Amino acid sequence: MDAEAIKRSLEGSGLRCTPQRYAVMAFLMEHNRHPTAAEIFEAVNRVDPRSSRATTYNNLRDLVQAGLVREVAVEGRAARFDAKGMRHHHFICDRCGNVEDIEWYDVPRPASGSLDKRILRECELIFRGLCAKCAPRRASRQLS
Amino acid sequence: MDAEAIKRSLEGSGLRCTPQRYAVMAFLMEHNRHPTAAEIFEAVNRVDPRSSRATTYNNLRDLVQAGLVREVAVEGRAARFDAKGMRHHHFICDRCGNVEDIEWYDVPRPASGSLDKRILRECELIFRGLCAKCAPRRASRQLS
DNA sequence: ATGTCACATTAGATATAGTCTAATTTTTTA
DNA sequence: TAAAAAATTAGACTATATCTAATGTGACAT
Repeated sequence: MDAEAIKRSLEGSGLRCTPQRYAVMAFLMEHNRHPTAAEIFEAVNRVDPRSSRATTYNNLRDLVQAGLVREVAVEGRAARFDAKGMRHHHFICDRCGNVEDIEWYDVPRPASGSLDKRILRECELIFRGLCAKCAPRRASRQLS
Repeated sequence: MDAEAIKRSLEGSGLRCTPQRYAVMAFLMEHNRHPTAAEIFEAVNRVDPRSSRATTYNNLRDLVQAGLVREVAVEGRAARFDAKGMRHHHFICDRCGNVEDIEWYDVPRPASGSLDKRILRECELIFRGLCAKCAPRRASRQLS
C-alpha cells in the first residue's frame, strides 16, 4: 500500500493526514468489501494508534464529503463504505445485504426535461438480487 | 381512489386486506412524495381505525416483500416508501434528502460475465444532486 | 353456529446506528 | 513559545426500527 499516495490524496482534498483518518482511508483502500462503520472502527483499532467511535464516524463523514469515499445506504442495515477508486456500480444482495462491485459501464442520463430545475451531480446504478454465496441456497437462513 | 383495486392488489399478492394494511397502501397510492414510515404512521392515524407503530412497520415490510411497495434507503435518514405504480427512477436531494420520481427509461444490463454467479432481480437508477427547491439556494441551511 | 387456528394488531421494551457535547490533545500559525 | 485552530475522546443522547408476549380477528371445517 502506498502510504504517500494516501497522504497526498487526503491533503489534496484539504484533509489533514491524521493517524486515525489515515487508518480509515488505508483500510478502505485495502479492502473492497464495503465494510460498515462498525467494522471499520473495529478494524482500525486492531492496530495502534487507537481511534474512538466518534472519530471513525467523523472521519468517514469527512472522507465522503471530500469525495474520496462513497457511502452506500442499504435498507434495514448499516451503511457501507468504499474508497472511490475505479468507477463501478454496486450489487446489493437481497438476502445477506452484502455490497459488491460491478464493472463500470456508462449509463444514459435522463432527458434534461425530466430533470426540470434539479441540478444533477451523479447517477448511480444499483443491482439487486442474490449474490454468488446466497444464490445456490435460496431457502436457507444464512446471513453471512 | 379505487378501493376495490387496492383490495384486489393486496389479495392478489396473498395479503389480507385489513383496515390498517389498506390504509397504508391507500396512503402510498394517493401520495407520490415518498413518505417515511413515521410520516405514514402519522398519516394513517389521522383517520380511523387507528394503527400502531409496529403494525405500520409490519405492513410496510409485508408490502415491500409482496412487491407492491418499494423501500428507498437514504444515507443518514429514515427510509422512504412508494407504491410501485408506473416504473420510474429516483432523484435524491443531497441537501434535504427528499426523494422524487424521474421518468423511467430503459437501462442497459451489465454484461452477463460481470454478474458472475449472481442472480439479478432488478436494477435501479438513482440520481443525486440538488432538488428544485434546494438548487437556487446552495448556501442556505434549509432542510425542507 | 361454533371451535379452532393461522394471521394480524398492540403497547411498550429493546436493539441498532449514528450524532452530539464538552473536555482534552495535537498541530499549525503567529 | 504563545495562541489559535483542528482533531480526538468517552460517553450521553437521539432516531429509527424490531421484538415480545398478550390480545384480537377472520376463515373455515365441522
